[in-house]
Amino acid sequence: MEVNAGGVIAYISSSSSASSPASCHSEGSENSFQSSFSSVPSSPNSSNSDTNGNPKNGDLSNIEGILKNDQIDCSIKTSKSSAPGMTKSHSGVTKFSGMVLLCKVCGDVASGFHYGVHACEGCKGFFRRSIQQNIQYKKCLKNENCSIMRMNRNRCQQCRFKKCLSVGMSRDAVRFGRIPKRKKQRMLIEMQSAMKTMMNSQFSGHLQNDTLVEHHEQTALPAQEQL
Amino acid sequence: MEVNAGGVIAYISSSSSASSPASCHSEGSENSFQSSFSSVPSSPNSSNSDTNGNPKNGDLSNIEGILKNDQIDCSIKTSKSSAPGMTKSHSGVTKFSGMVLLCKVCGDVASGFHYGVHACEGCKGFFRRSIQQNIQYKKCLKNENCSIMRMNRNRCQQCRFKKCLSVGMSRDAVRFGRIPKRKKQRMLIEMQSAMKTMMNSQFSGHLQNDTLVEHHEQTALPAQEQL
DNA sequence: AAATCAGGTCACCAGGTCAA
DNA sequence: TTGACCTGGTGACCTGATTT
Repeated sequence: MEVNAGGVIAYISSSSSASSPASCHSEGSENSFQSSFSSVPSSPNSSNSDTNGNPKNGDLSNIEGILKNDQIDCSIKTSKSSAPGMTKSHSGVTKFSGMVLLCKVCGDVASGFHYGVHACEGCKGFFRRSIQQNIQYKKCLKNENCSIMRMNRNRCQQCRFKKCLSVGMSRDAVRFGRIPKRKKQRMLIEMQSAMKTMMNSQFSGHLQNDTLVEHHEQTALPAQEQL
Repeated sequence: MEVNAGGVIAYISSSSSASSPASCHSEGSENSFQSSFSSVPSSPNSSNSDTNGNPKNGDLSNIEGILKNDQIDCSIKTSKSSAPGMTKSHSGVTKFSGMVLLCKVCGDVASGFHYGVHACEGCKGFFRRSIQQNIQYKKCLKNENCSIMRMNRNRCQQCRFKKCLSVGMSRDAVRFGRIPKRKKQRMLIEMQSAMKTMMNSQFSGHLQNDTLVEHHEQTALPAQEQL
């Protein structure tokens, strides 16, 4: 977990590793978030968290929707209406109420909701190429459970692709069009409560501007945006 | 068909998949459901009230209309009047006596009666763009009979457009203004009998709130974000 | 006036590109 | 191969028109 101060909320889940394959994805329904975020870190610590984390729940997974609406700070703000909270910078960074969303696969800054999960341009492109060409990657040289992070995401393609699937990336989970207001709203609320929880439990004190939502692992929550 | 519980009534028609081209559709103008619904779920439950309360009631007076009035829960409820029975959420979901109507093209939740058939915002927009710009889509990469469902409706434009036409979408089928009482009544009656049938035959027991009326394929009802 | 839909808008994303 | 950018859609909402 990171919750670092900078204002990043991270999907907190745990570790990652590879194990859980896919499974997920149900899409269909959506539900959106599982239930809630309950778990958010409250206590941090724990470090542990299970392994993979999957928490299902807990996490902020949901945030999703939220994320994108508004604009971003940086560049342009074209927005007009936009809901409160969400923004996307023109650079592609997705923020929600000042919080930067992270790629569920590698933890880098997410550029949007791709193939059903918040992902960075790199993982988006990697996943696209993988499914388009139905590439069979070389077997992992280690234990097939390499941790995938921004810095080392290109070291093991097999594990990266596996991670993509485990966090729920799927062609079936694609969402087009703008994010429904209700969804955004819902996310915002969830996010806020998650933040609150975090703040209380952790550092009480400092948060700066942006918060990062990471996630990691979390396995897949299916994606759905649902609204 | 599925009739799944959730309260969805599906247009039950045939199979869909690819083969049957048109077939259905009668619509032309109004009528909306083909003939039958036979299978609709059943009773709703009562309890329900669905979300909003719409009472189902019986009145026939309104059916079609019925569908759209209610509103959804979430956000706003703009509604005001509404006849008993039909409601539309403000989100655009069309409901009839607690039943959610589905898009005849892809099975997603319908936002209304567009170009002669109940359709979702996505298929409505897709069809509009197709005819306005007279777009010639790229040839289907498969057999030109892709099944069109919410999850994969964006995979093959040619087949999606074909499906739109086969279920009866047409610029000439446009209906403006409020739904005539007689029509609503007619719909209500059909719907009720369909429901009755379903209830008897199928699950008797559980239904939740809304019923979905799908149509074709059904298959997919899945996800939807519903509301 | 109220109900409903065609169209327009524009937030957002899949995919294609191409320098690195 | 990767991933930052760009382009062509997609679809949630909104507005104006139409009908009862």
